[in-house]
Formats: sequence, C-alpha cells, structure tokens
Amino acid sequence: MKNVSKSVEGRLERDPDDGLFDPQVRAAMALFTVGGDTLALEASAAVRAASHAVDRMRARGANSRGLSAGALDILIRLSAVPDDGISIGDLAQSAGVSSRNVTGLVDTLERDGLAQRVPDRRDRRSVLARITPAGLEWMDSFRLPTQVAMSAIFRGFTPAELIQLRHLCLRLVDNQHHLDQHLSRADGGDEAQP
Amino acid sequence: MKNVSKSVEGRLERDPDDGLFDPQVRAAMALFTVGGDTLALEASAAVRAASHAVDRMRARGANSRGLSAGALDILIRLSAVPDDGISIGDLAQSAGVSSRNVTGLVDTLERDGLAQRVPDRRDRRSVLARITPAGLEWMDSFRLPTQVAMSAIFRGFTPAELIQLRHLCLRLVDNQHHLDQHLSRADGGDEAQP
DNA sequence: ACGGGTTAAGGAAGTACGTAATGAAGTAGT
DNA sequence: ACTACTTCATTACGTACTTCCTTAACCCGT
Repeated sequence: MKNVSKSVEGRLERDPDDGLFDPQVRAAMALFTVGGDTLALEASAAVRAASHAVDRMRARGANSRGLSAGALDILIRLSAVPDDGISIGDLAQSAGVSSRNVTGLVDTLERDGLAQRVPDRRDRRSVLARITPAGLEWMDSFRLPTQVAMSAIFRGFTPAELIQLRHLCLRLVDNQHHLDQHLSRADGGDEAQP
Repeated sequence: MKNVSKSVEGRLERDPDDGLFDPQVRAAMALFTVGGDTLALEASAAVRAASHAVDRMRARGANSRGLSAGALDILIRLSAVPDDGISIGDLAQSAGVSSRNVTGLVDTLERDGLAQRVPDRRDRRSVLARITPAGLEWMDSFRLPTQVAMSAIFRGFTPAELIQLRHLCLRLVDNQHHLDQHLSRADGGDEAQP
C-alpha cells in the first residue's frame, strides 16, 4: 500500500508518525491551522489514536473478563472510597466524564455484581455507588494482568515521560473545561470566538 | 526524579491533576502497578480524558454543522487523496481505526453529501471513497472555526510541547500495534501472561 | 404550606467504535 | 476448471459516550 518507513523532512526518523500523518495528510491539515503549522491538529489526532490504543490494550487485560476500560476506571475509583459509597455525580466529576455515562457504567458493574447502589440517606435524590466484595475480589485477581497490560503499552517510557504525558493531557482537559464554562456563560452562537 | 512540577504531596496549586487523581484514587491505582508507582495507570486515564476533551472541543468547532471528530478526520484525509479516491481499508489503516468504523463514518459523510462512494474498476470487491465538491466547500467554510477551536484547546502549549505530546501518543499507538501483532501471532489464550 | 429554581439520577435518541459473522470477489492448488 | 483460501466491504450486535428531556427531591423565599 503506502510507504511505510519514510523519514519526513526535519524530524526524528524513528517517529511512528508516518502511518497517521503522511505528507499529503499534513498538507491538508495545514489548511486548517493558523500559521500553516499542523501541530495542533496532529496532536489532537494523536491523542485520539492513543486513547483508542489504550482502550484496546486495556481490553486485552481486563475485558476478557467483561470489563471495559471505562468500567475499570470506575471500579478503581470505587475501591478508593469509604464504605458508604460515593454519589454518581461525584464519581462522574472525578472521572471526567458525564454523569449519564457513569450511570451506564455503574449499571454494567452492578449487572456483573461488582458494584451496588445504595440510597443516600442524607439526600433522597442521590444514589451512592459502592464496590461489592465480588468487586474487590475481581480487583484482586486482575491486578496482575492489568499491571502487565499497562507496562506493555507503556514499554520504553521513562517515568519522566509518563509524568509529562499525564501533565500535557490534563492540561488539555483543563483547557477544555475552562473553555466549556466560558462558552456556556457567553452562550448562544455556535461560531467559535477567540 | 519522580516528578518535577508536582509530586504526590507538594503540588503547585494550578496543576489540574487533582480532580482526576486524588490521593485515595492514587492509592487504589498503586495496587495495580508494579513497583508501587501509579504512573502508567494515571497516564492512561489522562489520555482517555484528554481524548474526550478534544472530542468535545472539536465538536464545538465542527459538530454544530453535523460533523463528529472521527468524521472530520476522515474528511481531511479524503481531501488529501487523488481524485479517484481511496479504498475503505486503506482509509481505515491510515486513520488507525477499524474498517467497520470507517464504513460508518463514510456513511455519515455520504448522507451529508460531503463524500461519495465509487466502485473500484480494478477490484470489484473494493469501494473507493472520494470527497465531493460540497465536501471541499465544507472544509473551506469551517477552516476558521476549526483553527479557532484547536488553538483554544491547545492554549498555552508551546510547539515543543505539541510535538512532545504527539510523539508520546504515537509511541503508545505504536506499542499497542506491535503488541497486538505479537499477541495475535502467539494467539490462543486470552490470559495475560507475564 | 407552597410554588419556583436548582440539582440529582435516569430514560430516549444518536454517534462512534469494536468484534464476529456474511457474502462477494479475487487468488491459488491441483 | 473447480475447489479452497484469502481479502474486502458490509450487516448485526454490543458497549461507551453524549445531549436533551423527564421526574423526583432538596432549598428557599414568600
């Protein structure tokens, strides 16, 4: 099919960018960027691809037993919570996804018996999610496969690089969060405004 | 060497890590990691969150007119292709997603009139996707909003950081790809083996 | 008390993505 | 030339995630 191992103009030759960003795609992306640099678009596409890669990889470690990446994330968070549980909304905020989504994930976990809902006595609107003994057991038995999967997909990353990656990603999340608030405030038009 | 900008304890107040990774969650994650460091798990969760953030942000620039992040990616790639089109499979490979997904995205684009399918004369199994004049026009009119959205979500990122982010993400993709091939080869069990 | 505003969770509808299975069309093997 | 394998797109089905909307319950001002 396509050229595989071509080195692009002025970059490191080991970079696996080539598959996703050949010169033609770069040229097309350039039309979408200010100052003619494609970096933002390339970076966002790379983040998307990496997220899918992590999901796929995590699936190999956990999903074979029926847990998806998002559900595992929720389960880990549930295991870190005092015994009376945590509300769906708090869980959603801490995981950075919509509360509706967490509702679905807790559905999944509850169906598998790994978590349960208990009513909140202080606020009858609220539902607390809590990990079950089966959930703790699940965590226990899949600790090792998860470790293996994580270290496999991050093979070759130094601790400093992991920190850097985490930091850059969370800055993105932060930016989006603030932008979201800002745009919601001065809402109305769907045109992006600087 | 553990960290620079913020360690587990002495953090600077501006780092957005805190929402996703409070000490309790870190402690739970630690049980899943070798050597007691939670970096891999934190990084993977951060990548997921960043991907969602980028999707949401891109949606503000493009989705108001009906294009999702994945569809925009495909459209950009289509615009970079010679006039006779590109097969669904090649498109999927270049975008790093499954061909099934590209089928759906091309469905979407075709329904909106931005792309079209044409039969491949050389191989009657194959279907070529091609951008339409309306698609080119769409790209033209949403160049600016997309630029704005991209520069908004990457506000504060230096070019070096964008390159670094892209590089780290693509290494992840690369790792997953190799792992996938490797595991498929020595296939059979779905057990993760150290 | 009681109605208005706010916040919680969940229902409905839609998109994106994946795997597994299907069918059609090339490609070999003999 | 006929069968067997492979490859391509697509259908079918399941999960994840989102936005919009509904209902229940809290909060508060009167």
